[in-house]
Formats: sequence, structure tokens, C-alpha cells
Amino acid sequence: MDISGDTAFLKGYDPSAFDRPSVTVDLILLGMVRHRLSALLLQRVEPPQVGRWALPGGFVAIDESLDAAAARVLRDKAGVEGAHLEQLYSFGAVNRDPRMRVITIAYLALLREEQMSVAARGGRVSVVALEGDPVVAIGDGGAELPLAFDHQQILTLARDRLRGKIDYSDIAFAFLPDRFTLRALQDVHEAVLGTKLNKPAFRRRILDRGRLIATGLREEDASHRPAELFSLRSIL
Amino acid sequence: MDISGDTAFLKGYDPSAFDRPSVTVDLILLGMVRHRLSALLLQRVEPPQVGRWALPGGFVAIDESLDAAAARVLRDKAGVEGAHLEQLYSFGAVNRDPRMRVITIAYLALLREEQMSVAARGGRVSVVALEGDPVVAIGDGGAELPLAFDHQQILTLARDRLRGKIDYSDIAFAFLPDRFTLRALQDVHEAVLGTKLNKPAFRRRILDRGRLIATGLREEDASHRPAELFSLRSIL
DNA sequence: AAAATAGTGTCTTTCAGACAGTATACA
DNA sequence: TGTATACTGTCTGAAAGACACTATTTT
Repeated sequence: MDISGDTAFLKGYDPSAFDRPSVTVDLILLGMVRHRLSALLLQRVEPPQVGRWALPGGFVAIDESLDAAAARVLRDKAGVEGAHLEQLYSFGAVNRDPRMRVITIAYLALLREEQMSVAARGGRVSVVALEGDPVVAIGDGGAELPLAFDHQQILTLARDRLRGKIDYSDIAFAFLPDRFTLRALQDVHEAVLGTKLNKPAFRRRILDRGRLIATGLREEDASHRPAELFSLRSIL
Repeated sequence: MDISGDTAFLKGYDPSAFDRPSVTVDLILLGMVRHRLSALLLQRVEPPQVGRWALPGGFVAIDESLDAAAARVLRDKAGVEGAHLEQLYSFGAVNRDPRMRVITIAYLALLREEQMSVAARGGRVSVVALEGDPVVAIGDGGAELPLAFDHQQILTLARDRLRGKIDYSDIAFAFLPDRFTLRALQDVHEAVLGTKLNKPAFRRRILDRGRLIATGLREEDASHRPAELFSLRSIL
């Protein structure tokens, strides 16, 4: 037991030593597609795990913070800027990647509908619905897509984080445009939680929070009574 | 924008390249001392930041998972085994350590009273109370101790994580022995939240959850009516 | 007018805070 | 018997679920 000295930090460590893990960031790009919580994945074209679906990611540069690396990967690989980005968790099992020791810091990226479309305009890209526990990735045809590495675990944790935060944070609004209806907001909550919610109770709860501004405007293309558009008041 | 291929992963990366960050784990050792949420810190004896107080930490070995590295540091630097350990957050600002680029994965370690005593039996060790927002470290004499690096930020996040989880998780029990009184449990909640709680409401809320087993035993050394001892039912 | 969804009023249930009261130990 | 703390009963108020009702748009 040694708690007495500076060995708590870095002493005697050779910065050029070889036995150092690689560090990456992986992005969980989430959005609402047809009222379902969906993620954007890439299909692997080289071994290992050819054909399986993986999270976009990239190495953390030596002169780049973790947040900056995540923002760079989001911009370069998905063509998206200004999305909500938050660190999720770090994964460092020794054999999570068979090629080398890689520690990855996973980031949640919450995208609006048009950002999802932009990001999905790539090559071997798929937007999958996330369902079940642990989550599985459901492709367009309804089939389950196989996930690479430990990415099922990462996606499950991402979904669970959203569920835990949606009731007390502003994450739901990250999926929506600047002006939105209460119905659209409720759809987001229901998709994330995987349950139906009571409409009057939901309206009360959200409106009583005092964060929404009624714009007086109404949605345009409805084939029935149009709902009022609200916007989010920025933090007081 | 490149979202089409395997560049999402590791292609063309030279594992022996030099421009790689170091990776450490830092431990926030928390416990209850005199009914206050307290952390265990080490005083630095070498530059930089000599004299400031820092979290115990250590490098992640190449063949060691993050969780294993945290458990090893807990054992080797604090002499503690079997404590509740959970990953908190990863910190990777470029200049958080002036000596080199270090990414640290911070872990919460929740200790019972006797584990805190064991851990505190070192050299330049201090058990400090955490108060305020952001938290400051209050030493034995009531004076504020200066913190090293970004450790104030880490400690603040640790406290906030506890506050967020205490109402729906089992973390409070990690601070307590196997048998404990409801008063002791309420003391933990109050110390973490920094507020006083209503006693009847607290009892109802905890007991209605159905997780506590009344042992029929009572505390021993009270100079008044002794309270009943409860134990936690392991997960159903 | 019919259909569809927006939006509201209100009853009930649940649960936390408040507070006063009773119970039981030691001194 | 006094005092300190454990423990309980009950009132009140806040907030959510259920559900029926009204409102407003398009077809």
C-alpha cells in the first residue's frame, strides 16, 4: 500500500514508452425517424467484423480535447455541425478490438431531422431503429442488423442515458426544430421511453415548467385542426 | 465529409506512433465523516503544483481494463478492496496536466467508515469535507485546501453525480455497514444532498420501496431509545 | 356534416411535507 | 421522573393518470 507520496502521479513514467493504449472517440448519432428513436451506423468493409454495423469514430489527436475530437468526427464523418454533443461513457475492455488495445470515449450526438438526413447521405450507411433491452438495430426492412465489437453495449447505454435524462433535462428539444408542437415533443418522449403518455398530464407537466413560449403560430400542413407551435426559452 | 468507408476505424493507423495521449484513472474516494460527505486527497510533494491536494490515480496498463485499473489503484494506494466503484467521467483537456497530454478516466469509490479509516492511514493524506458549488475541500481545521489540476471540477461532478443518483439507486448503502439504522441512512442522504429531510416522509419513502429488511436487532451504544437495525435486501 | 386531432376541466389517486403525538431507552 | 430520540397517525397540498368534454381545422 502506497498512499504517501507523489507516486500518485506520473513519477518515473516514460512518455515515449510503447505500452500505451490508443484512444478514440465513438459517436452515437441519434435522431427521430418516423417517430422512432434511430441511430446512424456504418457497415464495415474490412476485417475484422466485415459486414457488421459500427459506430463512426476516430482517433483523439495529441493536441485535441475529447470534446473537440468528438466535434471533429461529427463534422468530418457526418457533415453535421451544431448538434447536441455530450460525453456518454468510456469503454476500455482489453479485447474490445482484436487489432490493438483501444480505449474509446463514447459521445452522444442528438440530431434534428434534417441533420439526420445529411448524415445519412453517405455510402454504406444505415439508419436503424433501436428497440429492446439490450437494444437491437432494426433496419429499414424490419430485419435486425448485426453490430460490431461492443457497440450493442454502447448503444444500450446510450438509450438508457436518454431515458434517464429526458424527464429533467432539455435533451428532447435537441431532436426538434426551433418551433415545434406539443404533440411532436410528446412523440419524442414516447419514442425514447418506449411507452405511451397521457396527453393532458404531459401538457400540464411541460407547460407548468415554464420553459416553453407559445408563438401564436400554427403548424401548416395538417389535414385537421393545426396545433400551436412552441419554442424553448433559453435558460433563465 | 467521409462517411462511406472503413476509415471510420483504425485504417492506416500505426500503433507504435508517438503522438498518443497517456491514459490514467483517478479515484474520488468518498465517505461519510462526522455526517459530512468527505473525500480523501493526497498532497503533492513534487512539481508541478507542490503542496496542492490531488486525487489518487495511476496509469492504465496495456493489458488491463479501465475497471481493473481503478480497482488496482484503490487496492494499492488506499489499501481498500470491495468498495463500490463506478466510472464517473473522462477528462481530456489538452493542458490539464502541464507535463504531458493525459486523459484520465475518473472513478467514484464509495467507502464505508472503516474503509475510510484504512485509506486515511497514509502519509500526506487528508480527509476533506466537500461543500459549496463548485465544491471546495474543507480540511480538519475548517480551512479550505487548494486543489491540484482540474480536480475541483472532477470533485464537483462527483458530488453532483451522487446527488442525482441517490434517490433512485443503492449508492447510499455503499457508505453504510451491513446493518444500519434509518437515521444513519437519512444522515447519508442529507449529507449528500446538503439539505435536511422530513423524517416521517423519508421513512415512508424508503420502507415503501420494499428493499429494507427489519432485523429485529437494535443499535447498542445509544444513550436514549435505540433504533432498529435494517439490512438491504439484495436485488430481487 | 363528418373526420380528425387540438386542447381543456375535473375527478381521483398517489405521495411528499408538516406537525403533533406516542413509545422506549438511559440517566 | 426527565430527557432524548425512535417511531406513528393524520392533515394538507402538489402533481399525475384517467376520461370525458369542447374547439377548430380540412375534406
